[in-house]
Amino acid sequence: MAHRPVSLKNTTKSMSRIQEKNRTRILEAALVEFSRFGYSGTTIEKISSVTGMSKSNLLYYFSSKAAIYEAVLANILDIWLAPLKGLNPEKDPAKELAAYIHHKMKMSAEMPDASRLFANEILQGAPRIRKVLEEDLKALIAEKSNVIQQWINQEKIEPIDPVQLIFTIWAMTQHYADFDTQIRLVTGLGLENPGFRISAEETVVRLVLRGIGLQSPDIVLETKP
Amino acid sequence: MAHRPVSLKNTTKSMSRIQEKNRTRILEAALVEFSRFGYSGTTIEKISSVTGMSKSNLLYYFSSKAAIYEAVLANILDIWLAPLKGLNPEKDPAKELAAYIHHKMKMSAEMPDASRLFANEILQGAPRIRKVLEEDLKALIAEKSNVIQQWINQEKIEPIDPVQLIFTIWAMTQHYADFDTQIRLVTGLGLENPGFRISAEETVVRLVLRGIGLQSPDIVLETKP
DNA sequence: TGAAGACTTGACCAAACGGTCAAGATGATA
DNA sequence: TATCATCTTGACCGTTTGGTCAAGTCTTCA
Repeated sequence: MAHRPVSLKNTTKSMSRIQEKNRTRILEAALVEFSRFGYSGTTIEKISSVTGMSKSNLLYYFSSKAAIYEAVLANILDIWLAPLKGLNPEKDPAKELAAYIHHKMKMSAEMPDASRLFANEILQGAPRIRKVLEEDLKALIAEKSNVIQQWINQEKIEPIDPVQLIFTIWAMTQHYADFDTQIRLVTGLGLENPGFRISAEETVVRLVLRGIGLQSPDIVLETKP
Repeated sequence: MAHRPVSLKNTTKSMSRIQEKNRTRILEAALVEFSRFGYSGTTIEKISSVTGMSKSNLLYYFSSKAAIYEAVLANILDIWLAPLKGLNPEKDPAKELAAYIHHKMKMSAEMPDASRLFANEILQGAPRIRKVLEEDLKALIAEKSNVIQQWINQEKIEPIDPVQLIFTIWAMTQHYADFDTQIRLVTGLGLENPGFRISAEETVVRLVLRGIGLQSPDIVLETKP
């Protein structure tokens, strides 16, 4: 299979109501399938049966299986990289990092499929998003490493390798989505459980902030109005 | 495909020299393929071509693709769970945890394929190792959580949820193997680089030990005689 | 050395899968 | 309601893939 690169552009031409509805239904179903079974383990037959439409109809909306996969991937990529962009050098490091971790944990809790799809793609050598990682992500990390380095220079936090710090935060937060099965088999709980989620987030925030010589603020879980 | 459970037993009946040699060659090649492309993305044709033997011959040694996969998985499972077993409640927490992290990082550096295969299996819902995780792993974690809890009770370390602590250590150490592609695309480096490896291990040890109120000991990389 | 068992292979098969196509059903619009 | 574009489908096709089988080659050992 050819590995056409994925860009972040969302070519949203004018679509009919039906087209828009069906495309999103397909992409939603595809995300679930791809994230669980990987690219090869997913059949377009299965995706179409989940959406309730025929295989032929699905291929009316997307020209190929690869096209669906790439559309799903492009859809989640910018969402996935967004949280890090928010890191603000002007504000308090403890609050900024805690907020970042909170954001990532929220994504692991609410979009575990997206996290798993991303993990799957990376595990396989990132054949489709290589370019994006190499350019956009690399630049983003360089920029945010700089933010952390500024905090170090201003002696707001203790010296640490900023890149390693970012990687460890990713590792811990995404682990709760990607290894959800293992965690659930061992503890019987997952992030959908408020107590477990608080405990998990507290642990991550604590390790990170203590690691750079700061104190953990109290954690506040989202409260819906 | 049927998901027959995998046990840890290694049914090593008496095998001829040829049989032993070929079986291990197959398992080695299969690990590389499965870890990179997943179960569905791997073909027995490809495995056999890597080993240099015919597909038919491969099926002489293993009755099916699933049998190969299960054999590979069973082979790495006990190796994978071994490090945690070493955690000794009698010894110094800082040294024990640092040694544990060192062991896990070493495995990520030297057996990234095994780590990725394991990650792949969990991502897909652990259909084959569900039983092992549910029983052996659960018991192991319960036991080692107890060790950590003892340290807390003896006020050798600060209070923390022991299970969360274990998960975060796994998350960080395995991340360097599973997300090696991403790390390499962004930094140009991987764990095979001594400087990067030291920096990574230092960061993980630091976050963990500081997180429970301890100081990091100096890290010593393995030196070969 | 020769026979029995272990090993190896190419030809072959059936099922699964991605994708095409022509024809029919449905919706929008005047 | 008539017309045209959009949408939907089942039948079909070629390829890939896991697995079988009969026949041949190589090892081992009495």
